Amino acid sequence: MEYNFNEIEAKWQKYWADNQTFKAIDGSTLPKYYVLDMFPYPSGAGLHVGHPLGYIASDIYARYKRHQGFNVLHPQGYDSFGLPAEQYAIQTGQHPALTTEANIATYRRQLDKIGFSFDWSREVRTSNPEYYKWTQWIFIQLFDSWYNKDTDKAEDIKTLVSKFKKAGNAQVRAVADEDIAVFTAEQWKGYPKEQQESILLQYRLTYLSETEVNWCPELGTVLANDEIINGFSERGGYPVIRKKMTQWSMRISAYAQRLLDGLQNIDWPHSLKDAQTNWIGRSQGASVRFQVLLPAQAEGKTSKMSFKELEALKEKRANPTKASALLWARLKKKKAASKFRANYTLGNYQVDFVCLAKQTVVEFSGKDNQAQRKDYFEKEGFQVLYITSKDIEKNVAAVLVHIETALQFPKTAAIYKTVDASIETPEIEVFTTRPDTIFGVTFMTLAPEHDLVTKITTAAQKTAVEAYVKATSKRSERERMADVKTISGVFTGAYASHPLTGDKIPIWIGDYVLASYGTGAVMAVPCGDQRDWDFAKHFKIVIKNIFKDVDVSEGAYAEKDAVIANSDFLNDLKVNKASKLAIFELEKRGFGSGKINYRLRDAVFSRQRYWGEPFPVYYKNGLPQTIDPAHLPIVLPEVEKYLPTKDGNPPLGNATEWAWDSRNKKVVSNDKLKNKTVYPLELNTMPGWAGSSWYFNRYMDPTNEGTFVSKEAANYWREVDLYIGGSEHATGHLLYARFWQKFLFDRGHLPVEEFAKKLINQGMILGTSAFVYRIEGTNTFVSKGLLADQKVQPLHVDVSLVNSSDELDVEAFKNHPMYSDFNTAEFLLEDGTYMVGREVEKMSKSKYNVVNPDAICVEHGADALRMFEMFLGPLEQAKPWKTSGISGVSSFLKKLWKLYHTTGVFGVSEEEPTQDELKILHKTIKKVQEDIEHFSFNTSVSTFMIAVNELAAQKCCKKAILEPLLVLISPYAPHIAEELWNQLGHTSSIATASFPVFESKYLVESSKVYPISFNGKMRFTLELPLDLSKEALEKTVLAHEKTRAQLKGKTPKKVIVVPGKIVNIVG
RNA sequence: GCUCGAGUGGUGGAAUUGGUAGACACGCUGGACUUAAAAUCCAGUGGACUGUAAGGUCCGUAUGGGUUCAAGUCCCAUCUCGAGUACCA
Repeated sequence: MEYNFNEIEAKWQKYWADNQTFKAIDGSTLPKYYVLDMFPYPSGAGLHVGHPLGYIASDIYARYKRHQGFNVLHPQGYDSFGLPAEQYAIQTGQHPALTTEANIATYRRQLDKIGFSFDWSREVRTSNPEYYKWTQWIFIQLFDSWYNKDTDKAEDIKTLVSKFKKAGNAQVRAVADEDIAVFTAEQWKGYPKEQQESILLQYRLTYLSETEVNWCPELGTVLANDEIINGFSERGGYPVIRKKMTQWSMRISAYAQRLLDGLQNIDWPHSLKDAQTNWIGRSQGASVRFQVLLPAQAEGKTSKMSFKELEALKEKRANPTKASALLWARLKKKKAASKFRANYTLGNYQVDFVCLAKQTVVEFSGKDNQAQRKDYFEKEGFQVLYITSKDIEKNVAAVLVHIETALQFPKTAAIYKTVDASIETPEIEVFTTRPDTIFGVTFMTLAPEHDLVTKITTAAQKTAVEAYVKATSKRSERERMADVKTISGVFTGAYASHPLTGDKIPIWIGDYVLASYGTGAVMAVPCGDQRDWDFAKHFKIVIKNIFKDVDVSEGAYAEKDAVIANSDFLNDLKVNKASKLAIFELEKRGFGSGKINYRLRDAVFSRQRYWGEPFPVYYKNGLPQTIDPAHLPIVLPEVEKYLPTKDGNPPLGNATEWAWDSRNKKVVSNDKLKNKTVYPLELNTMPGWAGSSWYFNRYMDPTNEGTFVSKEAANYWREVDLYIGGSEHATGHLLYARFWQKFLFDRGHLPVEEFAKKLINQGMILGTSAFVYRIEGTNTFVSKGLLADQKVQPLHVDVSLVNSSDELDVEAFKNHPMYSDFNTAEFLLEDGTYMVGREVEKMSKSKYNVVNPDAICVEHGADALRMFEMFLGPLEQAKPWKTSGISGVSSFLKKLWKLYHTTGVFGVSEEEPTQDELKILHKTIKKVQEDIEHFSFNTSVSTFMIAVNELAAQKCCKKAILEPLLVLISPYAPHIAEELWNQLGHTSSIATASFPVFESKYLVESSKVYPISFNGKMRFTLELPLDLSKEALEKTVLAHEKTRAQLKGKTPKKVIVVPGKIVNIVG
C-alpha cells in the first residue's frame, strides 16, 4: 500500500468537517483550554508559507491539550474590515464586501488544506453586522463611562452626574480633559442641557475633541501613532502631516498605569512587555509653574517674592524674634492636632504662621500692608487672626487658647488655592524628571505651537518669532525628525520668574521641544541636559553649573550619581533626596507638585474611510448622541463612490440613506433631515483595531444575539490560555485589546482583567529573494559569477523561476508575462546557466519571493508542510524559507508509513514488545511531552525521526509500540496519524485518544557510559555500573590502563566524581 | 543615541540544572540497485596533524579577559548583526 498523502489528507479533512471533530463544548465539566491565533486580515494575495507558522504551532498545542483531556477552544475568524479592500473598491468600484468575501473563500480553502483543528462553527468576521453590532455596543459603553481616580476604575457616567448634582466638580478626581472649568452643584443644575452635555463629553472614555492628528493626505484619513513609521503611513508608505481636526478619541491614557502594572501578571515575551512599557513611557518628576513677567516687572520687580524678600526670609528664619520663637515652640507641640507652618509663602505674601488644614492665618498685627494682606488671605478662603508680641510675652498660653478657639470654626466651603492665575500674569507649566536641577534653570523653551507664544512675545521680537513659527510649521514631521542636529530657535523677548530664586529667566522658542509631549514647554537646565546645553551654547545663553566637582564646559552632565551644588537648600544632596525636597518646596510655595507623566496619548478613533464600523452616533444641535443599543446594528450604508466627498467629508458623506429618525428609531433617507426628529449620522468609521480589540471574547459565545458574550460563557472560558501571533502588534492591537478588556472588566461585563494569560510571538518566515543583474542602460543580464566592476541594476525575479541551485530558467523568464519587457534580452551565462543572486528579505509580493503553501501541500502533503515548518527552527526565531530541506520530513513520513507496512500491506504484530522497543517508546514520550510544553516543536520533530529510525533498525512492528507512537505524532502530522489509527482498527478519531503516559521504569539503566575527562577535557569513555559508589568509581577509573596512559606516570592532584554524570581527573 | 535580543560546521539548527559540543536534517563525497536517470538503501562528513590499519594527538561555540575541578552555558569588556524606539524634557 502506497503512502498517498493527497488522498489521505483530503479524506480526513472531510471526515473532521463532517463529524465536527473539533467542536468545543460550552460549559463542559472537563477543564477548559483556550488556544487562539491572531485572526488574519484576508488579503487578496492569499496565504504564503509564513502565515501558517503560528497556526501550526497553536494547532499542535490544541491537539496535544485534547489528548490530555481538555475541552479545547481553538477558533478562527477574519479581521475583515480594512484598507486594501477599500483601495481596491476605489480603483474598480467593486464593493469591499464582495472582495472580502472572495478573499475569505480563498483563505478558508488554503487553511483547510493544512488540516487545522479549528472549531469553524465559532467563526467571526469583524465586518459582519451581527459582529459589529457589539463593537458598536462597546463604543456606547465607553461613551457612557468616565474614569474615577478615587476608585481607580471606569464607572457609569450616571455616578458622575450625581456627584455633580451633589457637590459640583471640584472634588471629582477623574481622568478627563485638561482645563475643565470648576462649577458648583447649583451652577450644574442651572446649566442648559447642551452645556451639561458638552461638559460630560470632557469626561467620557470616548470623546469628541479637536486634536492635532496624523493626517495622511494620500490615504485621505487620519492614522494612529502606531500606524506611522518614521513619519510615513504603515500601509502604503505615504507622508503623514499634523493637522487639527475634530475626532473621536479613546481615553486609553486613563489606563496607562494599570496597563503597565498588568504586565506583571501575564506570561508574555519579555521583549513585548518592554515594547509596551516604552510605549506607555512612564516618567516620574514634577510639574513646575513659571510666572511670566509683565514687561514692567521684567524691568526689575517681580510679582512674587523678590530676591531681597527671600534673603530677608532666610534671615528671619535664622533669627526669630523672641515672641515669635516663643509661640512657635508651643505651636509646634500642637503638631498632631493642627499642623502649623511658620514663615510660609501664600501667594505674594509671606505669613508669620499658617494652618493649612484649618484655613487659618496667624499674623503679628501692625504690618504696613495689613489691610491688603487680609483682603488677599480672605479671598483665598482663610480666616486671619492677629496677635502681638506683647501678648505672647505676657501669656503665651492665653494666646494659644485664642488660636485654638478660632481653629474650631474654620471656613469650610473655601478651597485652598495659592494659584492666582490672572490674565496679566500667565504661567508656563513644564514637566521635568529632574526637579533637583531647578536651580540650574537659565532659560525656558516653548514648542513653536505652544498657545502662549503669541501672548507673551514682545513687540520687538514679534517679527522674528512669527517668521520662525511659520517656518517650522511648514516643515513636515519627517523633516523635523530627520534634521535633529540643526539647532534653531528664537527669543520671545519675554521673561519668567524663577519660582525659587525670583531670577529673570528668558523665554525662548525652539523646535526641539515637542508640542505633543508633556506640556509643550521645558525648563532648560543646560548643565544637566545635552539638548539644553547645545541650545544654550548656540544662542550664547548662560550655563549655570549646579553639580559638585563636575566640569560642564564641554557638555551637559546627565549622570544620576550627581551631587548638587550652588543650589541653596539642595546643596550636597543627591538626585533622589534633592528631587523630593525640591518638590516639597515647590508644593509649599504653590509653584508645582510631584507628577507622573506618560508618553501614551489618547488614541484617535475616527477614520475617514468607508470599510469600517459605522459609529452608533447622530448629531443633535452639533452634540453627539448615541443610539439606544436596542436598535443596533447601525449597518454600513451603500455609497456610489468610496472616495471622500467634494466638500471634504468622509466617504459616508456620499450615502443618501444616512440620517437617524429618532422617533421611529431607524436609519432613513437624508431627505428627511428637514424633519425636526431626524438627525445626521456620524460620517467617520472606526479604525481597524476596534473589531480586533474584543474578538477573543466573542468566540466564547459567537452567535449570542442578546449580549456580546454571556456571563456563563465568559465565566467558563474566562480568558485565552495561549495566544500566538506576530510581535508587530505589540503597541497596537495588543495594547488596545488589553485596554478594552480592562474597561469591560471594570464595568462588570467580563470576569478577568487580562485577556491572554500566555502569549508567544512566532518569528517571521523570511523569503529568499532572487536577483538578476541588468547592465545599466542595456537589455543585457549578467550571471552572478560574472559580475565584475560593471555597473548593474539588480532586479527582483520571481523565485518560482529559479531552482534550488540558484539557476534561472531563462526561457521561462523571457516568456513570463510579468517580464515581457525582457523577452528579447540577452543573457551572459556561466557554464551554460544563469546564476541568480540571493538575499534573505521579508516575504512579500513586491519582492517576488512568496512561496505558496498550496503547492507544497500538493507536492509533499500537508503533514510534511506542518512538520517542515516546525522543523525550520525555534518558533520564536525569524528564519529564512528554503524548500530544499523539506525532503527530510517527506522521507521521514514515508519511513513512518513503512513501519506499519513492512511487507507492502498493512500489518502489525500483537507480540509483546522488547525492553529496547519499550525504551525507545518511553524515551520518545518523555521528550515529546517536554518539548510541546516548552513550545520547542523543532526538537520534537527530530525526536520522531530518531524514534522511527531506531524502530526501523529494530524492525519493530509491534502494535503495543506503534499504536501509542501515532498519538504522539498526531498533533504534528494529523492526517497520516488518523489514517494509520484507522488501519489499526479504530473507529473513532485519533483526536479523542489520550496521550500515552510516560513510565520511567522503562528507562532505568544499570550502567552508564562515563565520560572520563582530564582537566575538563573529555579523553575517553568507560561503561560502568550505575550502582558503583563514588569511591569504587574513582578506584576503577584510576586503575584503568587508558587513565594511566593519560597520566603518563603522574599522580593526579584531585579527582572529581559525579556519579551518573562525569569523572574529571585534575593533574 | 536608548532599550531588548542574538552570534555554534558548507547550511537550518541541537546541547532543558555549568558536566561527552555539533543531536536531527539539508547539502556534499563514496558505494549498492539500474542500460541510464529518478526513487530507495548503506557508509562517511567541524578543522589541522599523524598512522598500512585499529587508532592517536592538538585546536575548536564572534574577540579578549575572569570565576570554576569543569564554561557554548555564569561574570566583565570589546566587536558584529537583528528588532523596537527615538529631540519624551
